[in-house]
Amino acid sequence: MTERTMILATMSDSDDDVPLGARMPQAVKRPAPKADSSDSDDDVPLGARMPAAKPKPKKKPASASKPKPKKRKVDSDSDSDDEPIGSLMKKSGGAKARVAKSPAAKKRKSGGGASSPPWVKSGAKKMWTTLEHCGVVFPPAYEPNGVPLTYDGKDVVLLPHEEEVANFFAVMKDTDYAQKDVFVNNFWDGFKKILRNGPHAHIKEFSKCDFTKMYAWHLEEREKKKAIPNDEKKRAKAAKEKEEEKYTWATIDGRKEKVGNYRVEPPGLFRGRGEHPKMGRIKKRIMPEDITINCGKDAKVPEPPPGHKWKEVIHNDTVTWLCGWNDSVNTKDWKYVQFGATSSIKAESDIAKYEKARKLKDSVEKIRRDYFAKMKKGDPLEQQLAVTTYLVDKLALRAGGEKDEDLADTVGVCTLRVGHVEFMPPSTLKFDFLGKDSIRYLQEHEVDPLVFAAMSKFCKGKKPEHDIFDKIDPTKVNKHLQSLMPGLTIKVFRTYNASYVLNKLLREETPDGTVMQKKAAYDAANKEVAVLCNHQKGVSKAHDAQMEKLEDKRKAMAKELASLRKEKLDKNKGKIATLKERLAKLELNIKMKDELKTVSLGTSKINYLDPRITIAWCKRQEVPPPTVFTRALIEKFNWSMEVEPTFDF
DNA sequence: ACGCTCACTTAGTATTCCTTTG
DNA sequence: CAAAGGAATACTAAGTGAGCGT
Repeated sequence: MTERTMILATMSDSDDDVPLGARMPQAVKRPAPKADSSDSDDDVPLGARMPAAKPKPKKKPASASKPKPKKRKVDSDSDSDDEPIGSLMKKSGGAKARVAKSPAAKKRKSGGGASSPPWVKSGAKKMWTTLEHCGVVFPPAYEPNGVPLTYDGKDVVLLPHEEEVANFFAVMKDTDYAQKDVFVNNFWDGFKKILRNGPHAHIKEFSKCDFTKMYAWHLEEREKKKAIPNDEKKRAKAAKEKEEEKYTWATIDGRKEKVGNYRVEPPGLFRGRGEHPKMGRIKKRIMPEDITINCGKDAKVPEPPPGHKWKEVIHNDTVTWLCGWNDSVNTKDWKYVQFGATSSIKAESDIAKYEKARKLKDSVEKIRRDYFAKMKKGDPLEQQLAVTTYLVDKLALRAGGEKDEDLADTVGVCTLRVGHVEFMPPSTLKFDFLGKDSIRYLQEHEVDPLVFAAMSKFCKGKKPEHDIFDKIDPTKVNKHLQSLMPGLTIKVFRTYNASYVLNKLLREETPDGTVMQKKAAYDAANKEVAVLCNHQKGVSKAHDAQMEKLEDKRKAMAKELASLRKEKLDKNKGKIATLKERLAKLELNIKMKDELKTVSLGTSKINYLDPRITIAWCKRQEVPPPTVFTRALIEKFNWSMEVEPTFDF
């Protein structure tokens, strides 16, 4: 029995066994965006940057999207990423704005002076004075292997850039992605465009393509790699590390600090989560010419690879990123190289986050009084503010901003639709929707009768696909929250809730006993937080087999115990006692393993739980911190290690 | 007020590493 | 010593929210 079944009495057990990627669709589905094969911008070889200019039809009219009475971003601009660059340049916003403002800019600025460089926002806070780093590491160039694609029964050796893309697809044969039409179609569209103007343009039908040889080659390579002796692997790894060492550090205000993701993302097929309309699109190879470098104006500019140059070098001291580039699939997304989790810049913002959450403790009663008052006698907008705040407070839901249609259809509190909630009188609500990462939120909660009534009212006369909270959005909720506590936003409630619950449970539920037992209590508290925040993970492929094995072990042990008992011999008493104990331990183990199979403890540990709660508990209970924190976590939370044992969140 | 971009946090999964087991 | 199993780390997608321009 899983925790989720405990929470949700009516939930059927079988739901927990759904394999990754096959999680149930949400109760209400927005009409799927029409496939749009006119996307035009991926039709160039990887690495070649400028697509041919090409007119492009608009996607479906807004009316085809879900019949939502209120504004939803019309899709026109989600298409813009597919428009020829030339036309993009004329429009405002996005990557091109950044490009446009670049070259003019070698102007002075920072403190208070006259004119600012174009990258400096007026109100932004200065984050550093000096910043120096070595830039990024690029993935190795593609090495052609000459393994053919079989087309219509005949082997075809592709050009290197064609072969590379074919391999992206071939190696994914045994993933769930390969079974999804959207993924395959997107890949195929991209691949066709790559072949289109080359010698293999005759490859026109997916059904005639056979990637088996490429896949087999990939498996062989994998085996070869595995067969390399261990010490040789180690040596190669050490050599690589040495080569990359300099990229792992950056110097900010004179301090040498760890860089996070200094490696440029390699090309491949986009692996969007859930029903992402763009899954399978080709992620292009990022070139130095795509990369913007941010460093101090007096710093040594990192060397681009020989024969290349950076797209741009800027000196923006109001941001903390070191390098950045535009994502080729989700073209308005930026990818950044940031400082690592152990850096002081991240530590500082972590501390600020937890201190803000602690401050919420002082305001939360006021906020609760406020939302109950507004529920009773507010105008409709105020009532919606009140109810969303209630849900954020009690259930720790996410904000839920409007999303473009070229993204998976997921929701948060402000975007909940009527079909996502089931009313179970007298006052229980059953939620069933897809949240961040398309993770299903399926929980029942008894709510205050006022909330139940207000929700009923909001849903009345609406269709399942209509928004419940049609008068508000996260900005409005946050504005309201900030009127009650400066700096308060929706997401603070998740941090507050998670840390508050951990603090409370650790104080109330830690048993006297061994470190192991205390650790079990910690994990139990951690688990409660994970369930609250709906942090899930896929069930590992081996889970069932592992459970079966454990079950066999349990049976064998129980049998042995029974036979020992039957003998009724005095000398067996000790044996029976130890065996009983071992059996109990095993049973507990089995139970925990099953309960945790879909629950992810790590996410809350890394992002939501004030480490000072944990460290103070460790001190009080004489539990060494490495019992509950990994080495990386200890480093990340270095700033919390000197906390007083009496620390209370 | 609204739409949109930018920067940064939060998230699940893939891969690697380390330990245990047979 | 290899294979299995599980923990830890690496990776990158997907959120939030400030702040800008209109």
